[in-house]
Amino acid sequence: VLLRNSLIQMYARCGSVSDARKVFDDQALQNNIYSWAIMISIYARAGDLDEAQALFDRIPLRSAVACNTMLAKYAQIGDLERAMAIAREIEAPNLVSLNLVLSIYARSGRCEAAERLFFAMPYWTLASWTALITAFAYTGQMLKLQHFFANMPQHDIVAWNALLDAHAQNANLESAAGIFWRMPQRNLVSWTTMLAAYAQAGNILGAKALFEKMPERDSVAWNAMVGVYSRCGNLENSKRVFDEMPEQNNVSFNAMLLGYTQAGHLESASVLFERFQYAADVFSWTTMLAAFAANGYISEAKRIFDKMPHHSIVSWNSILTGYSQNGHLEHAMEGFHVMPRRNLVSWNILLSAYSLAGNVPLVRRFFEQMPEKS
RNA sequence: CACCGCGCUACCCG
Repeated sequence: VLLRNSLIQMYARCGSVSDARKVFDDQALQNNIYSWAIMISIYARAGDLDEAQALFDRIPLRSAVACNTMLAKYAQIGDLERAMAIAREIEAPNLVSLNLVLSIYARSGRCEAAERLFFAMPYWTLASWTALITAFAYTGQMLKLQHFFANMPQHDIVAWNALLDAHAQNANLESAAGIFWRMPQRNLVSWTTMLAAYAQAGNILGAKALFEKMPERDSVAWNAMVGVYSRCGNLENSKRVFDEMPEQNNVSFNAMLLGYTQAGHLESASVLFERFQYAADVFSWTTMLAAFAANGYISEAKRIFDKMPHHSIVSWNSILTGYSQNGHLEHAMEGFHVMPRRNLVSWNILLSAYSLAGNVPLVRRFFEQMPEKS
């Protein structure tokens, strides 16, 4: 079985998932829990979530590792509901399972839950600490974050990067730069995080200077640079960077699409979008939706919204914004109640819808109902 | 022999 499992992995590493599967299917009764976990992980890595799920559904014994693999994959694509559903069903969660749940809490801004889980864990790895720190970063609790960072047993580069990102996201460019230049080592992630810090602060020249200083660049870095120009509507530079990058992917395409919409070229954006619709993801759809909504084309926005294959909370928020800014308070309210879940942005949008409608008592009452206030 | 933590693109305010 050992040999068999190594063979499965070897085929996968050489890029042949189907050969790996052949070994797995041949005398299938010989497969042990490792074989199943390995095969599921291969499909998950290859992005074939359906096949991974199909195997997971007929696994003879649901090991924690197999569950973790599915859980991690769903968390990675942002389906936190399904990830949590799997987490709840793990019979004997291991430390990795707990770390995964911790990072789900972090990514949904559930700090109290994260902290409670952290202290209930039998022991901690660096991943546990970093996941918790990320939770505090998400909600801007910098003091707590500093405290936990200071108390972790070691600071590896991932922990430093998480600290750097926390400062970047909380719009503190000076302190981010301070951390960046005094951290013990920097890798590609550190550089891109710092680039995002400049972008977040709207410091385009700083972003450009840092980008040129980078010792190496991957597509994440290039895409970030396209995004910097796109967000401020500098279409020429977006295009230039996009053409210069060694290879473009979906994210590059979405960043470029944003360049067109932000420059006010809705027609060109539509043409581009139609031509590459087969490759469009929820980001591309929402970019178009938000562009129409922001420019007062509310029925076109609604058409996009109805047509898109999957609605994220951001796409819901975008259509709410369209209604709110075009005087359709009723529609905004309806959407707000119908959407599967709401975040702080959703509440802010509705709050401003009430303000625009000039209904002061309602604004006041709604404000008081808000679960959190920034 | 399998699983986990940090960076890029879309929504409000900044």
